[in-house]
Formats: sequence, C-alpha cells, structure tokens
Amino acid sequence: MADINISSLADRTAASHADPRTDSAEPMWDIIELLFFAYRDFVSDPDDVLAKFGFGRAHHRVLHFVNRHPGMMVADLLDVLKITKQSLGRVLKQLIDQGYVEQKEGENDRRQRLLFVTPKGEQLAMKLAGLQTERIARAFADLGPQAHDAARRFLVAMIDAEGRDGVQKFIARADRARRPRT
Amino acid sequence: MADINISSLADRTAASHADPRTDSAEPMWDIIELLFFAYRDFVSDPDDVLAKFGFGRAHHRVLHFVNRHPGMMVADLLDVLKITKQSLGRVLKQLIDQGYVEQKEGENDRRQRLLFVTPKGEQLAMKLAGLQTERIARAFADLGPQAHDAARRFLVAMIDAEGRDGVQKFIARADRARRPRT
DNA sequence: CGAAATATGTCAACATGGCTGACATAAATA
DNA sequence: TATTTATGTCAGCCATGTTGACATATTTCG
Repeated sequence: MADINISSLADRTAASHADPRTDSAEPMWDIIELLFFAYRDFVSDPDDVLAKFGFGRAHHRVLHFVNRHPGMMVADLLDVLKITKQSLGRVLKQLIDQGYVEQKEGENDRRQRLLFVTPKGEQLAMKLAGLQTERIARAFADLGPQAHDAARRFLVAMIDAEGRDGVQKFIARADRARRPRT
Repeated sequence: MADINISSLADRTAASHADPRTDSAEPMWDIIELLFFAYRDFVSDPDDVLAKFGFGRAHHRVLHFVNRHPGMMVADLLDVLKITKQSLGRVLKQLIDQGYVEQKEGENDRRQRLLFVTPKGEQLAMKLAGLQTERIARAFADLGPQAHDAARRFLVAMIDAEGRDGVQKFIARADRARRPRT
C-alpha cells in the first residue's frame, strides 16, 4: 500500500492559474501533505487485517477504545468518536453479536451498558495496535531517542486547544485502567 | 469540534479482560490515539467550510492536489488518491461543472485531460490550506523553532518505506510547479 | 409518589464516497 | 492496421455517516 507512483507528472505546468497570496502567508504544504500520506499509511495496516474479518475502520475504532477503556459507557464512546448513536449502534451490534465486545449492566446505574472486550476482542485489538506500533517504532528507530517525545508534543499541539487537556487525561486514565495490577 | 468530554468515565474497570502480552511489547497507545485525535481535528476545519459549498472531503482532496500540481493528469490523481476512476469521476465532475477545476487537452498527447484549478478553485483551495496552516503554525509556535523539522521527519518516517522517496519528490516538485517565477 | 430527565435502543430514510464489472471512444504507438 | 493507452460512463452494491421519530427502563428531583 501507498507507494506514490507519480509516473511522469513532469513539466506540464504550462497554463497554471497561480495567484500568490490569495490568503496571507504561504501554506505549509509539506506538513499538510505529509499528514495526509502518513495517516493513510498508518491506517492501512489495520485495514488489511480487518478486511479478513469482514470489519472496517469503524469497527476498529470501537474495538480500540473499548479495549483501551474497559467499562466505557456507550455515551462515552459517542463522545469520543463524535458519531451518532445510530452509526455506532450498527457496528457495535456486529461486534457484540460476533463475540468481540460484551455489555454489562452498570452496578450503580442499571440503565448503563458498560462495554468490555472479550478475550477474542482483546486479541484482535492488540493485533491491530501491534501493527501500528511496529510502524511507529520503526519511525522512532530511524529518528533517535527524542523522537517519541517530539512526536507526542507535536500531535498534542495539533489538537483543538479546548480538547487538549481532555485527550491527555483520557490517555493517562486509560493507561491506568488497563493495568490495575503491575 | 473535538473536545473530549469523557464525563465520568471513571473507575468502572471492574471486569477487565486484561491479558498482557498478547503480542510482544506494549503498544504505543499515546501516539496511536494522538494521531487519531490530531488528524480528526486537522480535517475538521476544512470540513466546516466545504459543507457550505456542498462539498465533502473527497472534493477537498481533489482540489488540493490539482491546485498543488497544475497540469496533473487524471491518472496521476488516481495514483495519489488511490481510489478508482469511477469514484474520482463523480467528485471531479462536480468540481468541473461548478467551475472550480478545468481540463485542457494535453499538447503532446491529446488523449490526456490535464487538470487545473480555476481562479475560483484556487481561492477555495488556498482558503482551506490557510485554515490548516493556521493550526499547524499555532502548534509550531507552541513548540519552538525545531518543531517544523521534527514534525516533518516524524511524518516522513511514518510513511511506507517504498513510498517515502516518491512522496518527498512529489512535494518538492509541487513546490516548484506552483512558483514558476518567484 | 409522580413527573421529568437520562441512558440506551430501534425503525426508516437518505447522502457520501468507496467498490466492481462492463463497455465506449479517441488518440497514440507498435 | 491492430493494439494499447487515457479517459469517460452506466449500473449497481456496500460501508458508514446523517436526521427524525419514537420506545423502554431507570434514576432523580420536586
């Protein structure tokens, strides 16, 4: 996946409608495009595996977050994914029916359906996370020891300012959640 | 867009099916999730604008690459986007019909339909790139002067090894293409 | 207690943007 | 001339997003 093959995209620049400074400064084309290509490759690894299970990216996202945050409420998941409950319902139902995710009644609030991955679900989730981790680890290996920190800070800074703290807490909390003993 | 609101996703970690080391090492959860959140916010800015024009992300990608690479062949675009010509045809036709993109016969090869943005198309493309650039610039401003380079190297390293060179050449060539005079 | 709010699920319909397969046309090339 | 290439187009399918309406159980509040 994802070689570029621009073949002979050479010098057909003849009739370009270039009009510099339609906006203020020059756009950061490099980062804009690298984000596109990097993200596309990043999600392609899981996509290939998921296809064999008859799942798509939507299933991946649900499985990922439930695995990362066992005991998540449906409402929490909707908040994180920012999709409608109808969209979520469709893929969640499939994951439950096929035994990758299960629901348990909340102990305090019996309206809640707390979500957990089954062992089968965890196995798939970890497989997918492993693929993505391999790619990231390869990248960091190429770049030196400070790369992890630099990447983390870059990505955090790219998140909407209002959401930043929430995301970081969310990640930190999940780290605790998945390792009650250690 | 994109605040997280995990509400009270607190300590419902009771019945976690944790089984460490289904794979070898621990996944890099932080980068995996930060990429998800960062990319989601990154594309949300253009999405809002595009919606007002009745366009979607697919139109954005086409407009972006045609703007960046005036004179691109249809086949080049298919290679970059990695979608089928039928999928491309749909959105491309809309962009042409509504006057954002135009086609010209290739001079050497009259089968080719070389793609160009119209002034109207360029204006929209630059508007969208401007939004994304603002976000990136804000991030770099938070992080110091080496941040641009660090981010670029991280993203390049995340691209499939085979595609890496092609992408970098593609970006470099586009930089030349849009500024024949300077 | 009873009313209202909350958490969830479900039905139906629709839009977007991927996909496959088949086929058509014009132009270049062997 | 025959074939290959670049492009377009028709028809239909699938995944995943949307809105709106409504149902159910449970909790919470006045």
